[in-house]
Amino acid sequence: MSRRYNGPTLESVAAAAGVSRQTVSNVLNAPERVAPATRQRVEAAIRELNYRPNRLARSLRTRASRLLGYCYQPVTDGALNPVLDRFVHAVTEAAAAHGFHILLFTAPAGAAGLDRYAELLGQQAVDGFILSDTEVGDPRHAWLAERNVPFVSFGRTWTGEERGPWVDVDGAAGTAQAVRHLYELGHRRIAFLGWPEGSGAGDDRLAGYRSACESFGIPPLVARAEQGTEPGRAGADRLLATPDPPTAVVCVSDLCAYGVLRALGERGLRPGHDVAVVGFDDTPAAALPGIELTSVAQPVEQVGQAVVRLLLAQLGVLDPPDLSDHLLLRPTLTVRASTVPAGGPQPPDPPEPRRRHHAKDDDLVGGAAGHRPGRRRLRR
Amino acid sequence: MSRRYNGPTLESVAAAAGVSRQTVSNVLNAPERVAPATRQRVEAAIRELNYRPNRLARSLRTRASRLLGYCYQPVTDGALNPVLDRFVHAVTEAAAAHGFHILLFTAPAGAAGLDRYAELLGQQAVDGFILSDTEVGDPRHAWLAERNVPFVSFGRTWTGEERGPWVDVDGAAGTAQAVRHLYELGHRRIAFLGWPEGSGAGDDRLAGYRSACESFGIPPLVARAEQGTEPGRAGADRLLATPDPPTAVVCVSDLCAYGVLRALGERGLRPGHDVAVVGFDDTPAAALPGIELTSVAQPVEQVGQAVVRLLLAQLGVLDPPDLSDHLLLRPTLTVRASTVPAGGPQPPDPPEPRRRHHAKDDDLVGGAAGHRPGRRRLRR
DNA sequence: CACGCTAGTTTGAACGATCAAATCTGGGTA
DNA sequence: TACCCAGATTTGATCGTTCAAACTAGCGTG
Repeated sequence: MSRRYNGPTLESVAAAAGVSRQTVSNVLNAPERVAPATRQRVEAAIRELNYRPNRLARSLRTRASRLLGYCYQPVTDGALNPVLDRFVHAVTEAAAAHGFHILLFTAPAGAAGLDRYAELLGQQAVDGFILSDTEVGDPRHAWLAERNVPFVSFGRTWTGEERGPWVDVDGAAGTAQAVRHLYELGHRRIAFLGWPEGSGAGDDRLAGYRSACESFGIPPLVARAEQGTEPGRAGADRLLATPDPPTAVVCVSDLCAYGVLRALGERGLRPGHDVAVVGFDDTPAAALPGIELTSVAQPVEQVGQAVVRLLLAQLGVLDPPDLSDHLLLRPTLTVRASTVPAGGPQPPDPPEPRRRHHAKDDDLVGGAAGHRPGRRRLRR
Repeated sequence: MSRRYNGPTLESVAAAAGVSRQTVSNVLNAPERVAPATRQRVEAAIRELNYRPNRLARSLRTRASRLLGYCYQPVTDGALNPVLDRFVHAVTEAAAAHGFHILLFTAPAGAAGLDRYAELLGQQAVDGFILSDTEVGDPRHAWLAERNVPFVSFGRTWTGEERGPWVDVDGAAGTAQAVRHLYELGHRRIAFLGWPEGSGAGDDRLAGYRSACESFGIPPLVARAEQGTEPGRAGADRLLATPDPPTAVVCVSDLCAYGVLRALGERGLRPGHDVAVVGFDDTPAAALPGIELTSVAQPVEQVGQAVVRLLLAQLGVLDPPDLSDHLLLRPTLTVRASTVPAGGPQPPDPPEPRRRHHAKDDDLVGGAAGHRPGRRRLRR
């Protein structure tokens, strides 16, 4: 439609300042090479004309677009992932601090989506990628690593040796912290409601639960359910139907935990009073009145910053940080009424408070409601 | 670090096919100009070499980056806006369908952020902008319009004459629909809990409520509260403390509505049974067990598609749609237990079901809890 | 047979920056 | 005076594409 106004170029700034193209370029990219007097004259001209270097021309010449690709996976079960949305915000801000922007694109999950990565790469549209939604054995990591494409992953691939740098949240530490919190409140019968075996993050969170149980000398009790409130509710039902039901449930996700809250409500049990519940992710809904779910909060903003830092280091923009190319951040526990109801903590098992279970006897119950993995490899 | 592999160029494809640069370019951009036999030869070479045109070079020459700028406003009150997150997803997908990508950036709200827009524009980093988080009298619209910068806004500026094209959701129709839903359930005492006067969307939703009340001949009752569950709870308290308390509350947002649910709980009133509640936005938490909030759902995906369509039409990429440059989409009502509890609809006011109020007498009650605007301009 | 026309193709210039090498300018030294 | 050197600045080439104009056949027409 309307022809856009054609902005000033290096050449026009140079003319205005009475110097050559390259001197203006130097003022911008290597000021120390320019004599102070000249520099001031050029800077005045730049301000005068309100000059902004053309990103495209610069990128074409230097082969660096100053854009970082991030893929929006298609929305899975209608529900967005609030953790990832916060992540994108964090990444955008962190990148902006160094003059980088985020380029959003879409691609199908798994190997089918690799073509979109190849396309952006071939077009020189991005300098590198930020990955999330990492799957076990995610094909993207190996594919990118083989091609020497700079990238950083939020989440591990859980395949023995990781390809490329990653930042992740220590899920095992999170669930362990949840167990400790419940133990200190007096709970001795603490269950875990997890995902089916095979998801990296889910198995990690389970492992943290197990090792915490072991270190406190209490018996593990594990049920498994698919992600979602309805499966979570059903899983809680199975746990509550055991002969010696738990006084507390640690959940692999908030969504699961909401299902557990539902199950408690149906049985007339009050969260925090009768059965304590802990979720994972600290989603916005966890803080709502009527829910008030204690939950493990991922330091998403820190993850975003770290991801950008590692990626820019690869691109040579930042000095390589003297930390390694992977980073495991500790989550924190946000305590709410689902474990500590208003009016102070309630001791579990009112008839026999702080009753001591004998761990050895109960140790096998955990397998009842799900697969029992033969050997569980613990996090290093 | 590692020098990236230097991909094929137009020139190398041309050499492989035995034609000139420009012919290859024509095959890609204007195939009808090329003889069929030549075209096939060139296409084979392109596949052979896995050639992808360099986006930067193309953009530099054509002055079109095929990127659309979208600004992530800094997170306000810690809570993300789930509606906007869905919007970004929708926009990303819609843009991808036409070979466009989204460039994310950050800027402070209001006039302070204009500099970031100017920067991206001067750098030729984007072809246009997608605006959201529109404020009343948003300075961005006029600023961009004056400079002939292509943009489309999700949301109006509510300043009499709108500058530039926009897509929005008909909030008034949404609240009117909520009132109709409640009226048909038998409610005759329906209150509205809104934001303080002065927010475009809030006033719009209130106007829809008012006109629906008028058309059904029931008296309006309005309270106002800031956004958030706690203010919502307090607002509900004020409404429930009136001499003739409402049997239903339409809320300007889900967050407000969660506060209302809280207030009901504190008084031992059951949502849907004793007092019906309707929210606005249909946030993920609305569907959770234990909440089950009836809510006005914005057709965010449609908004995103429309925004992209209007923007690409401005850029000359799409034929200008034969619709005007603004579009008002109707929201839909998602009915849940907060108005229709399990076990079928409950008539309100059990002692005197379907009691008829006299609208004229009560009309002034609404002003009690908030500003009473002298003249309310209705949507055209 | 010269001419014009059209379809198909090629050539040179340009987009706006950076890189690499060349040039200019003084000042110190033999 | 001639020479060198370092600092400051300029020049020419280049990144990979598209635009605009020029060229080349091939063919029908007067």
